[in-house]
Amino acid sequence: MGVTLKELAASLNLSPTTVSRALNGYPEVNAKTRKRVRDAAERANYHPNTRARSLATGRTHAIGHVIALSDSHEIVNPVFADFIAGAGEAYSRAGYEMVLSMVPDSDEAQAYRDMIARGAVDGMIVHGPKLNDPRIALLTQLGVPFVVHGRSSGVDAPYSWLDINNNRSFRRATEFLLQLGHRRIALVNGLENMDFAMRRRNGYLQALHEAGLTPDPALMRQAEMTEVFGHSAATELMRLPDPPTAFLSSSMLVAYGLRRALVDQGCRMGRDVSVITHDDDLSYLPNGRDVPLFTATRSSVRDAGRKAAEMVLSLISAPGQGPLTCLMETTLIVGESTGPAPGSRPRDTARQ
Amino acid sequence: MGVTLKELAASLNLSPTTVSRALNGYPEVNAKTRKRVRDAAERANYHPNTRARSLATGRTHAIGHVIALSDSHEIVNPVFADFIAGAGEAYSRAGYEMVLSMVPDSDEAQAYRDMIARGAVDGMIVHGPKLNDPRIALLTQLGVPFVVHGRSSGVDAPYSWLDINNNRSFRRATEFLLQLGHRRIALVNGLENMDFAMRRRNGYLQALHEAGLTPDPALMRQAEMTEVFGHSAATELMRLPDPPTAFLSSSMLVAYGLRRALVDQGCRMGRDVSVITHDDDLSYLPNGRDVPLFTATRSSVRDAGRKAAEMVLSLISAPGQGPLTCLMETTLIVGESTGPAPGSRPRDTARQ
DNA sequence: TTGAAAGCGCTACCAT
DNA sequence: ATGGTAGCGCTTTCAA
Repeated sequence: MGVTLKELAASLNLSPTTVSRALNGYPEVNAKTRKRVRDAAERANYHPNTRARSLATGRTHAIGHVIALSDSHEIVNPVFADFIAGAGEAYSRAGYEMVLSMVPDSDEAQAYRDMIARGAVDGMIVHGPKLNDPRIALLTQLGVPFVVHGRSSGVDAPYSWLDINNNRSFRRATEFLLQLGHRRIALVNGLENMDFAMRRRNGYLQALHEAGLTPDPALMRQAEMTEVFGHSAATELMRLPDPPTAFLSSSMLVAYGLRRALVDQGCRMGRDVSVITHDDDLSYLPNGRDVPLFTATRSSVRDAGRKAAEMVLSLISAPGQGPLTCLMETTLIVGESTGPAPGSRPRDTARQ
Repeated sequence: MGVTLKELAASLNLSPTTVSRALNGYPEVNAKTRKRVRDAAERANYHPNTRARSLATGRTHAIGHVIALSDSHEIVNPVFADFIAGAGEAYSRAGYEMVLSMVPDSDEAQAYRDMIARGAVDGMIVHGPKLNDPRIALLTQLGVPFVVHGRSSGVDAPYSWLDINNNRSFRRATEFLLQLGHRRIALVNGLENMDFAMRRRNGYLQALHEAGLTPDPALMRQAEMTEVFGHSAATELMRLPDPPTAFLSSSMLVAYGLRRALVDQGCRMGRDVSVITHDDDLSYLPNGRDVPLFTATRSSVRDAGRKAAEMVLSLISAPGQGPLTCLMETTLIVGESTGPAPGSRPRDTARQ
């Protein structure tokens, strides 16, 4: 492969020790020698062997991400890719590598154990936390620095996390639709054993509750967040005797399927029906018709990935600090023409 | 971290040598001893340290993927995530790790060099090849086993690749639309310095040519494959004096933006206008209205990732073999009600 | 300011 | 069938 330290040292008539020190910025090395070494290293395209270095130092300069494959929506979800892109960016800036492990979700816990036991990573990011997620206790017990993307309700012990304020996001979106006069608002959610989905539902319920409305279970759906689900959910919901006039969607893919179903049924977006979705950015639409609110845009997800990566790196370099947390607020963007047009469809109440 | 081989050996009153041999399935070890060792390893949750092992063997059991970040559509593209998922699956089955490196695309070549020079990977997958892509010569020269996802026109030296038959795919899609009577077919393509995009355009042009039609440059668009692009392209194309009656899209995200724009302008999918897109799977639609053809579905992309991974692994384990290649054909799925309805919009010709 | 040598955890060669 | 030992490429005491 590449040149080794020993070879480089020999070519310079220096000891490996000195060369190592020169390259790693140790102060005791002569400025002249250092320059000589640096130049030679550059010319020879010398890069220290990661494996050897980490064997010697005990640090791998790698962060692990485990993806459970049966959560097929997880990896397929474009939002996931954005998060990974952001994290990867932060890693490479810091000279870290990202190790991705895709496993059948039955092997998930073992995948975490393995990565650690084999000394493959210095830290980990936990994706898609569920309620009471056992991975948090596992990693804590193993003593690995880690950051959860999301939180896990039911886990009491402290841990580091970065999350979007899902509750607030959906509460606000619901309030907004209520203000527009909507009374039948459908919630097309992710699986509610996922922590984020539960928080979103709670936000939705809270808003309804505060408006003195009783939630209709028929309007609440949950499943893996795919276009297929969005499509079938919308189709079925519109067949109800008293169909919803607005939809809250948990994912851009769901929203795509959902809008498609609505359109095929002749609904006009933003007139006959309103759709608000999380994790999407339709700001290019001329007047934000059915997207009065972006609860999180693509680029904010990338920011989240970057931020989460920086958090693990920080935990690694300064092990003393307590758990780090970061709650990201979402952005409200209201287009010009938002609710359904008056009278375009029977409605419980007049709009403001 | 975990237990070491030495510790395990000590606890068994055996030499590290024997334990290593027992665990690695060397034949000369006593069956009884082997069982004893295996059990103890299991109990202690022993996993050999990857770094130490690869230092000793010279093999890392890792495959590298470099993603150039300014190609923002590349990672954001859900299809990319599917490919990675498929590859990751194959890796973990084979006991390999996936190392992902996200770099600003100015550093791309160096990122490849680095990964190799630092001995971080045994092989690589090259993503998003452009015309005459220099990475192929680079990796060949470095002597690393690698597989290209796609091909690079202009590169003469042989190399291993896996590609979808983009030319044929788009030729067939175009022919199909021509048969339906369409004469003005828009091509909403990826950037044409990307090899796949050029092949798709060629397929489109060939079909037009064979039908005796002259391509209209005004109907051909290329840009990064985002919804934003799809939306603006469709909007602008529909403003033409003689707008297209059908669209060929290179990506599901583009198609989403594109359909959205069409719908907002009052077009009815599959009646006023037809849309065919690559890399999407809308088979859940009731009658496949505007999706008569899937040139590649999500799951086929995952298969491609799996297959590409298996190819690199094979190159690594059997270095002798010549370049491996794999051309995947796409699937034609025609829905019940495909072209625009007769007379719904001015048309050059009657439909069949 | 520089170098020699030990050792990180493992495999592989050479003995026994 | 089992063990001793060298060495993978690097960092890091300890000496000079």
